[in-house]
Amino acid sequence: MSKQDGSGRQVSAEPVEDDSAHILHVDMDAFYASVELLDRPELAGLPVIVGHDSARSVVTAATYEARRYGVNSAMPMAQAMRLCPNAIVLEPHFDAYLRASRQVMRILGDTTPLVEPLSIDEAFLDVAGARRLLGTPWQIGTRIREQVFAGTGLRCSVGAAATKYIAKLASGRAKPDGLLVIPEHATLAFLRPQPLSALWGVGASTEERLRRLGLATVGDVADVPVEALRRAIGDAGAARLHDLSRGRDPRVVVTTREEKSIGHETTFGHDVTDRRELDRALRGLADGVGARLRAAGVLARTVSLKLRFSDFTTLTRSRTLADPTDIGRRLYEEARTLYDGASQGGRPVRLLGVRGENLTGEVAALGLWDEDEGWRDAETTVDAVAARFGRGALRPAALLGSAPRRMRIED
DNA sequence: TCTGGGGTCCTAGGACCC
DNA sequence: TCTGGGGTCCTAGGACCC
Repeated sequence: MSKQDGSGRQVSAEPVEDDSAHILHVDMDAFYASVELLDRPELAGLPVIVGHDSARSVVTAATYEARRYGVNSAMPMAQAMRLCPNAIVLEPHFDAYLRASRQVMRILGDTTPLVEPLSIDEAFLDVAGARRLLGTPWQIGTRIREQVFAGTGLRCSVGAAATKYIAKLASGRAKPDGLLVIPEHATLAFLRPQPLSALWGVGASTEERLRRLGLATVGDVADVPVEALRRAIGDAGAARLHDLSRGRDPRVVVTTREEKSIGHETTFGHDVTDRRELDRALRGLADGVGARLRAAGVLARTVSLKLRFSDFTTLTRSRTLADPTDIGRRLYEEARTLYDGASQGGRPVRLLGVRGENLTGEVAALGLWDEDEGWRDAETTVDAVAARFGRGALRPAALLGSAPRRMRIED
């Protein structure tokens, strides 16, 4: 099924004829750093770190050359520079990553319409229906890797398996620039020796609890009674790990998903006590959230404030509104009230965040869509629009987007 | 070592309703 | 009258993922 190549990385030996591995997980290699290198080809082969060059920042991405020094995403920049003093640090350019991501997703969409973007740099594909046209999962994975590189200059790794979880695990093992196919009959042999951290949803805290049960591998989790698992990590987590560890993952590839919340947060360069400075920041965050709510055509029913003090203790406060809103000013007023109730006498603040939750689409807009500002005019409910224009007016409007939350009706 | 910013999901207690 | 259980909503916190 697979072998180790010279670098110790797993790659599929020659084409695997197995249609059971119809779910592909495509994961870009060192995505942000690779996009930066497109503009700076002279840096290829060098340790490059993407991140802000400031005291409180963390590593956003690192090339494999930098990772060899122990540098990883989310590591404090200061620590990364100690580990790899020669690293070249580049400022992030999120617009460029978004553009590259769209290009990649378009290419994936040429293989099958069943593409589920998982984040900016990875996606699941269900290629069961593309089999006759495009060949085996191995052939399809190979073709995708070639097309992505030809179209963007970026490398990606692909895992193929019968389930999402195994496909994702496989792409991880194939990295960088690899392809690994796990036929269904080989799933358990591949899965059982993996470490606990390979389980989706197992981080440092859960891993420690599992270790206290005497477990060390995915196979150990599969063999332990689910009741013991439940006591250690709770009902939902236990059920999920029980299934995943046995290679069971019922999730299918879904192409649309509704956003559940929209928020912004910021960590100050220095801890802040000045009320006016906090107010300004709160207003900026709220305005940003409002703009994104309007652009998405949704309203927030709940506003939440996140507060982190200089000692890193963090709290959240939230309030559900009688009338949902997408207006920055309203979000700001709520956030300020929440802050007043939680500020603890002006303790120095390290981070402020504002988030709109409980999003609702029960609203239609009458009027103009503005490219920069989104929906602008007076709002009214879907029912009110239906009463005025008839139910029929809602249906064509709903076809404007894949998951419209607000509809465009023209007089 | 001194910890970003974007999110999702789960738990748990209390309020409230039937 | 001192006793129930299910369901849903709200709030707060925590773990996790990229």
